[in-house]
Amino acid sequence: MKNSNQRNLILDIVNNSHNHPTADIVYAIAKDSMPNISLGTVYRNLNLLVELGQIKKIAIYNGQDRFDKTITHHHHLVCIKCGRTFDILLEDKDELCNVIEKSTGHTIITNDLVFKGICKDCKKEER
Amino acid sequence: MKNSNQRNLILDIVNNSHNHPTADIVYAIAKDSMPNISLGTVYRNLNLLVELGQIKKIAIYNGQDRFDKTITHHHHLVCIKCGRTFDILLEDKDELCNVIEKSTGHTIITNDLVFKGICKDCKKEER
DNA sequence: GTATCTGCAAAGAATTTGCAATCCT
DNA sequence: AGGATTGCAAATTCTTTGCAGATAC
Repeated sequence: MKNSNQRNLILDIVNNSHNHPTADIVYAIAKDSMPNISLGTVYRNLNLLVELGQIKKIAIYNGQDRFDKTITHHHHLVCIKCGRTFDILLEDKDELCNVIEKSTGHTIITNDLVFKGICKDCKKEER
Repeated sequence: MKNSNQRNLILDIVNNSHNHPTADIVYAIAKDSMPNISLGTVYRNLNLLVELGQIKKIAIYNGQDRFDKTITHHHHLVCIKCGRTFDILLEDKDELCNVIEKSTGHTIITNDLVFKGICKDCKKEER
């Protein structure tokens, strides 16, 4: 694989974002420092980086895909009020998988789970 | 809300399917008994039925939405070999939610989880 | 040099929507 | 009658892809 400024920039943007940007958010940020970059290139490289295991793709219910710099095992919670995506780290992952595998006979390969709920901040505002 | 043959048919199709049909599968089946029905009507009614709480919508990673007659709490497993979607019933739902709510401070509203894996049948064939 | 990568624009896939005609009640 | 619902087609939204030119090695 050849080096490419576009790909380096895209990886940088995902790695430096503390939320979970969509492809067009990455595109908007990328254009700041590289005005001629195209959306197609952003998609191509995001997918390439996912294949290379350098970032993760998250499928959100009823929405665009999001990209995540954290590649270690974790889940997500999408706030139905503000729409933000939060990381969820679970200790008992293996236990949960084991329970399911035993009761169903299927084998679980990945379980990047997406929960829906109301985040801490939005709960504060409700009062 | 007015009665509509199209909506009755669509609900029937979802209720009588033992897998989790996509909108265009429902459309294909519906055309058998109602050849003039349109895909737009299928989408409109599926979404309406979801809003009414009579069926559920499942968002599959990298795929079309699927619709499910089972509205009680349960999860899904998508087999990466055959592509079928299986129901997963978990006893310890509340425990899992409680763990997450305590450790994060968020409130979980729904957690219709989608696992990826290899189903029982495909595992057999691998041998 | 040449294979990879890019920008562009067009194509694709899934879903939604505007509108005039039709159907319930 | 009159509002809800439909079929149709066009529009949207998100993502992928073909291709000719640019870039990295």
